[in-house]
Amino acid sequence: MNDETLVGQARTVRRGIMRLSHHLRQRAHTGEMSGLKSFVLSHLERHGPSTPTEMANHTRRHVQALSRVINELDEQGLILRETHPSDGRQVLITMSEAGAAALAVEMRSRDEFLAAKMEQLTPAERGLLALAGELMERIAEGEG
Amino acid sequence: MNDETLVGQARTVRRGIMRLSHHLRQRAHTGEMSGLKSFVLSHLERHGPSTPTEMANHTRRHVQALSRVINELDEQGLILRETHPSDGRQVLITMSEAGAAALAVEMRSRDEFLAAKMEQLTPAERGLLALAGELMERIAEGEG
DNA sequence: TATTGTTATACTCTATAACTATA
DNA sequence: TATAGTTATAGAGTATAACAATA
Repeated sequence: MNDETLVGQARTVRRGIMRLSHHLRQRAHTGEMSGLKSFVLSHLERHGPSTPTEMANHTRRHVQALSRVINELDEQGLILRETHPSDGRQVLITMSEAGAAALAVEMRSRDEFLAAKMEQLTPAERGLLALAGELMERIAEGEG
Repeated sequence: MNDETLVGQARTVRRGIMRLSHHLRQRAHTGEMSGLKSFVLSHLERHGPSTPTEMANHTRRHVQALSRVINELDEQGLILRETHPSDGRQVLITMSEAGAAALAVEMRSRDEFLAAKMEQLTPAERGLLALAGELMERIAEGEG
């Protein structure tokens, strides 16, 4: 594989990702939950109770930004805060039932938006795109 | 195709897109050009001289936001402004040579970031991802 | 000293509204 | 009156720095 060929493939992928993700961010939400809030709740759903630092490291956000939205999620009753039993510096964030319900509504809205877009494709193309989704997630999680 | 299957595929795709696009936005840039500026220059590269309203409609941004970055791009010498010959209300934006050069550097940086990520994949997987890139662009451009 | 979390602040992008100039 | 573009302003996200409390 020629390096230039690889960069050319990357360019094609980047264009598709940037354009489609812009639509997802702008138009696929319910309007009731900001992007960063849904990121926090998604993390809690996938990884269980977590500290702000753990979430910041995993999502490549800053603890400072999370600290603010965690305050708001707390006021909305979508999360619970507990002090760590053995380390008084740490705060353990847990999702409440209301938080899980709000997250489900939000994610459903985004998925239905994208599903409507995908109806333009053939079944084979949709299957290819789903496989690509797994690949994108895999390389996003990677170290580099 | 069951509707729930489609939504499930959409969920897989959404997760991959949102995670990878976050990395691209956060870490794949040179640090010398903001996201919206590169969007404006990209549009000019692909579509030639355009008015702010045309760019706003095509990229689903607000003219007000474009007006601000167009001011800054103008001060940086990356674009040129011309008044429309037959309609004094319109302003035609053209990319300067410096703008084209700055855009090339920026896009190269992003593509190399993504290319490095894609090196984790097999050649077949990279080919699949490139095909998916074209599909994502196609459904992003669609009406819905 | 180092780590965890918080508050403060600046810049960017999104979104709405108000304004000017031209058609 | 309608359209094109601008300026003003508020909310959300990213980033750096400074701080308090705990280890």
